[in-house]
Parts: sequence; structure tokens; C-alpha cells
Amino acid sequence: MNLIQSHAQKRDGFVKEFALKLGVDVFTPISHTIFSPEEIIKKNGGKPPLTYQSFIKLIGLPPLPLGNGSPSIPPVGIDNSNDLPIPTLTDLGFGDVSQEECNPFIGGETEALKRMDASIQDQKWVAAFEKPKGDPTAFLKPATTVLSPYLKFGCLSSRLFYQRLQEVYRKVKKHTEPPVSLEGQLLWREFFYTVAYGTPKFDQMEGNPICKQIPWNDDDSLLSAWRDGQTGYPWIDAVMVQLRKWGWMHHLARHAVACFLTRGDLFVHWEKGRDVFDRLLIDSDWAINNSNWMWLSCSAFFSQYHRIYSPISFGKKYDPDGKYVRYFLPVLKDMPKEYIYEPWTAPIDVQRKAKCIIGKDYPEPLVSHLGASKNCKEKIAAAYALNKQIKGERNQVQLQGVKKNSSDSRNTDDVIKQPPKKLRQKKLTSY
DNA sequence: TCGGTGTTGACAAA
DNA sequence: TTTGTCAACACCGA
Repeated sequence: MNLIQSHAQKRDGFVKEFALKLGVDVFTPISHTIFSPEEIIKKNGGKPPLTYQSFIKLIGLPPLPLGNGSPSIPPVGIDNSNDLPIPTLTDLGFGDVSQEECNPFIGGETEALKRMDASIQDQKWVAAFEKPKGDPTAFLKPATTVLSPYLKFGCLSSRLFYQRLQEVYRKVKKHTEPPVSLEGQLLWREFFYTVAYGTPKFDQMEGNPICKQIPWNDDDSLLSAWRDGQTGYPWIDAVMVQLRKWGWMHHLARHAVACFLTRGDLFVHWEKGRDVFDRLLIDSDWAINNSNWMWLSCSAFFSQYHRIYSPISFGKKYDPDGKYVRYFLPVLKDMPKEYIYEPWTAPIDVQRKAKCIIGKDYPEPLVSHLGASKNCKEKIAAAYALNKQIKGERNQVQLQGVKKNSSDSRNTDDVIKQPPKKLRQKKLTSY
């Protein structure tokens, strides 16, 4: 049983027990997601679908939102009338996180509905929405709905959002389709929930049947430089600062920093990056976060490890002047735009004039991107070959019906050479 | 077994 | 601004 399954079971048990005492009937529908992961997996022969397209083929028409088409069930809302004390961040175990005044996301259902309505009002925008085309450097007016935190905390019903989108699609002549449309985004969420529900050890590499076994390194100094926005690559560091300050950044910005940490440059284990995101993202979601880290590290779902986001040109493509970098990394605010994505290449007099000496006011690049990415590709290619070989051997064994003995018991976990334990014990500074 | 396809790359060429 | 190339993997359906 994995986390989602045990969580659901605990919740149902608790609610039922509580309700029984009050003599209340309990009806627990699928409501956090649109579809039932269990039913989709059953339809697929007991295994979760592993591609988006195969997932789409399995789903039928979605059920209507509760209270909005199911007349026997009242709308679910939050009763704010009884003045219950709201727990503080410290109560919730986040006392060491300082909240920035600029955090743009207010909590609650009222705000969630307001946000959804505001997004949906612009029917042209909804009809034309195409996720891969958004601008990850747009921060004054984000290129997406930013409804993810509200979906995560249950302030916004995914079913309601889905139905509202359908209403818009019916009204407009032409609109984008899944996977790139807004509807497609909701279905990605469903897809990842389904895989997460049906996969043992989903949140780790070892023992996870869908996860490639790759000998990631365990270098805490690389990890902390990345986490603290000290890699020396302004685009990467600015994204990590936005994560810390806002608890949110654009989807493609997440891709860029996740790729950099894992398969692109630093070759640090995706589970480490996952933990940082899990801690700092306001919308962090167990199923989606783990899925995306496996995706970006080429551990599952995606395997084109030659396609690496450049920590220099990817941000530049959207924001050649570096407005985004200057906003989140004020130390670089006076760096001329020719050098803003590669400040270490600026002549020393330019650095002096910009009041930003590289190596003193802002770090030198942690690694050389060209060399590091080449290195990563080679290591992943080798790991892939080994995974394939072991999978082949395993299939052979299954085909021949040979009973497993000790010499056959090798599995893909063996690909991992455990690094010397605690060789580098540099303690991570607190969040 | 093989060809088609896969939400989101970078770079060069047209 | 759009298209082809790079080098090549995993999954799926015929």
C-alpha cells in the first residue's frame, strides 16, 4: 500500500467512525481527483498506464462536480462562521520558513473561486492555452492560472474546474486540446495520480518498478548550492530564489532547475531535489512532484536524455534583457544584458561598474555546463544500457520459466553502486 | 519485429 | 519565424 492509498483509508476510517457516533450516513465519493485511479488501473488490466495517451484512452466521460449536477448532495463549502482559530505556520511545523510580503497567493476557497473565475472569464485565453508555450520568466503576470495550490489543498474542486472549462469550450468555436490545453493540464494531474496510486515505492528509485536505476551522486555541497541559489548560473539561481520567496514558479522554470540538478549538470539524485520542492513549493503534491522529478531526470516517463535545458540560453530565449533575473537576484541588477546570463564572462571593469564582482558578490559557475552535461549524458547512457541488459536477462529467465536461484536474483537495483557512506558530511543549513 | 509517436531542447539553416 | 538535424530511447500497435 502506498501513501495515497493509506491516506485515503485512514481518512475514510476516521470520518466513518466520527459520523457513526453522530448517527450520520457517510458517502465518500472520488472528489480530490476527477476519476478513480483504482478503476482506471482495473480497466488497464491491473497496471497503471504509463503514457498520457494510453491514460486518455482509458478514461470515459468525467462525473459531474458534487453539488452541481448531483442534486442529492449539497455543495461542499467551508463554514467560516464559528471562529475556529487558524493554525499558524509554526503550529504546522513550518516555523522556520519566513514568509515574504510579496507572496502573491492568498489561501481559501473564496480566493480559489475568484481566481478560477478570473482566469475563465478570458475565453480567448482559455481557448488558446498551450502549456509548453508559456513564458517561465513572466512573474508580474504569470502565464498560467496558478490554481495548483488551490487544487492541492482542496480549496478548488478539480471537477468544478473541469466543468467550467467545458462550458467555455462549448461557447468558443476553436480551442486547444489535451495534452496542451487547460483541460489537458487537469488530465495530467489525473494521469500522475493514477500512476502514483498503482506503483509500489513510487517515491524512491530503488524497488520502484517504473524507475530507471541510475547511479546518482550524493554530493551535499552541490545540492546545497543548487537549493540556495548559489550555482553561479543566474537563470537557475533566480528560479530557486523565486521558489524560496513565493513558493511557486512556472512549470518550465521547474523543469530547468530539475534538469540542472539531475541529468543536465550536477547529477544529484532526483529524490534530493524532490525533497526540496516538497518542502518549499506551496502547491507541492506527492503524486505530481515525484512524477515530474522522475520525468525530468529521465528516470521514468521520459527518456530523451540528450535534450538538456541550457542554464544559459533557456531563460535568455524568453527574457533576453534579464528582467526576471534582475528582479530575483538584485546583486546582478546593473549587469549589462550581454552578460546577465553569463556574468563570469564580463570583463572586470564591467563587473566593477555593475558593482558585482564574480567570485565575491556572486559565485563563479559551480560547473562548466558543456563538460558537465556531456558527462551526465555518458553516465545516463551507460546506466540505460545496464538497465536494458538486466531487463532482458530477467525476461529471459521468465520466458524459460527457470526457477530463481541466487545467481539469477540480480535485479536493476544492483546497477547502483552505493557511494561510500557519509564521505562528505557537510551539514546542510536549515531551510 | 518494426515503424510511428512521445506536452514542453539546442542549434543551425532557410 | 519556421523547419531540419542531432542521436537515439521506450512504448505501443500492427
